[in-house]
Amino acid sequence: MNIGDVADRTGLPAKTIRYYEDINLIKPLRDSNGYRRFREQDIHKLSFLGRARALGFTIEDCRTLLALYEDETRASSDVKRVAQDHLAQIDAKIADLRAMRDTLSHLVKACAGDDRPDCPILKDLGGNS
Amino acid sequence: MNIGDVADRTGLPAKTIRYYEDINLIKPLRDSNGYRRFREQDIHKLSFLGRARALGFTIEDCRTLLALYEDETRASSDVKRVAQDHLAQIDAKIADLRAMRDTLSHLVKACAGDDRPDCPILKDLGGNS
DNA sequence: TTTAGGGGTTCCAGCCACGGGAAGGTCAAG
DNA sequence: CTTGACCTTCCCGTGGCTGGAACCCCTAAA
Repeated sequence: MNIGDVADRTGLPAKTIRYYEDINLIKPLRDSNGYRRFREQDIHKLSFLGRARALGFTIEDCRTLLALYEDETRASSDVKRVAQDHLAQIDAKIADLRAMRDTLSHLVKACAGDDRPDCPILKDLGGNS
Repeated sequence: MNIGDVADRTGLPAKTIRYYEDINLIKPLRDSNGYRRFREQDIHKLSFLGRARALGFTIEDCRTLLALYEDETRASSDVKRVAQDHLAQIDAKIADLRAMRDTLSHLVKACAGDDRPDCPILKDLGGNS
């Protein structure tokens, strides 16, 4: 299967697939004309990567997870640790964003949003609390 | 005031301050020895930028906000629009992260985390739902 | 047979908002 | 006079791609 079909099947852009080969996440074969030839296992790995990325795992996490996936003798605790660490990072990000949103939504509510120059948002940013 | 003192006063790294000059957000003066000389207005702008960045505004948003801040004849609606757009982006990000977290926390809970290889996290990533 | 088109390939640059580090100039204290 | 803490510019790297140029390959139609 060529890269375009793989892109269609996995939902990943061809550019991304080439990038994943570049950084050694997948190793498709090559036809005599230089085209990449993808086996089912390559496509399966790419789908795995697509789902892992959709859950927000970094590429390096994906590399680790893929290695664990391929290792029949892994311990599930190793997988769980990676997932838990990532979960903690997500929670931290959510907390950061919520703090921003809270501050920001207060300011937005306090702003008249008319044609007058007076604006509590700018006042706050300017240090006038 | 030199860049180190400004960094101390604003909490921004010197590197960041130089970068902000590079992209024309601030225009400090120069001493005869080539050192940047910061006036109170520069420091004030930098504090403004620090607060805006802390609220997650992009640099381009900051540029816009700073221009509005300096323009006495602005309409508060212009400021509010920028803030509201940003708020919407934050909400979208939070929603994305929450979806990830929900999926991920289910998987983490379902994973035994012991020394056996069986793992629902990998099963899910592998497409076995 | 040529031509058009839709694949594929490589490589290089750019995104965002800086951070690290090299190589060198400047200044105040001891 | 030396030391060490500043300051300067410059260039590279980050993550995870994306866009585009310049080129090759393959098939079908005129």
